[in-house]
Amino acid sequence: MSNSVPVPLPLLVTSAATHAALSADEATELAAVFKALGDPVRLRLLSLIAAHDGGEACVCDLTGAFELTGPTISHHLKVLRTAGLITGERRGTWIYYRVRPAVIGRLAHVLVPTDTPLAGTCAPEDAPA
Amino acid sequence: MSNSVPVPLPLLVTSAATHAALSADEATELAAVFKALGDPVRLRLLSLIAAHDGGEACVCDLTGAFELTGPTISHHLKVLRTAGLITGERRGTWIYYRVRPAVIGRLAHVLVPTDTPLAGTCAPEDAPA
DNA sequence: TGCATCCATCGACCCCCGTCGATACAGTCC
DNA sequence: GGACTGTATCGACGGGGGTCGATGGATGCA
Repeated sequence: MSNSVPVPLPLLVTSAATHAALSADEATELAAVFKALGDPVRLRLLSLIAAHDGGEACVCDLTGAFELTGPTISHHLKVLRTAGLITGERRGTWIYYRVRPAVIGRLAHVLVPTDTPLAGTCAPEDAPA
Repeated sequence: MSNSVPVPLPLLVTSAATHAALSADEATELAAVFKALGDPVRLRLLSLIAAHDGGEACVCDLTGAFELTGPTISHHLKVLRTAGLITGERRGTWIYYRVRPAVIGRLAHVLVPTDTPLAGTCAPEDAPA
């Protein structure tokens, strides 16, 4: 829990940004993140967190949107966290999750290697410390 | 095969681009495409096709890059095709695949809803006819 | 017409993943 | 301290997906 300090995380793009073919290692790393996005529940979780007030939401804000049990939601949040897409921070009784725009921005950059840095999306907010 | 004419395909972004929370239907649609990207082999296939001369490649150009059998590569290409990420066109003996930049561009746009249309990436080349 | 090549489909195997109920742990309130 | 709430973890179940070998269809050539 609370990887807000060390941050394990996927480096993602390296040579990929050059638009050359991905290496096997890069592809494996990237595929893990895309796989985390490859589930409707996780996509909605990510969307709900991002759209929530202050850009953060506790689990109790999320479970209501699904017809799924708590453990299942918790599982999906863990997958998103492991993929580096969100961070979780405990404040009192509740645990607040927020998205990591820098990671998502890099993903978009892999899909579409633009020169313009996609301004406003790679905010240093959760820069790798 | 050869969906180059009718094009079944995922509409992707609608309200997503507004940065509001995704609906369940939108999430399901999007997740299917991200899931297709959630495999290292498919990611490399996509990358190899995009990086190949003329932006297209036949299966024989691709199989050599992997330690996998023909049927397996064929399977992955089918998944990419079903997701709408690539198109296949037969020319004589060979079948040439090419990526659909518009679809990939929309995906990136979902991740990072910029106002700038990601110039140069949404070429009308394979516009939905 | 027959054969060789390229590629897709089929059927089967095994492992991974989404889901659940039960349980355990962390804080808060009385 | 004890009870209660919020959330994570565990173990199990069922379905889906990646891989293969075998087979089949399409094209080109002698």
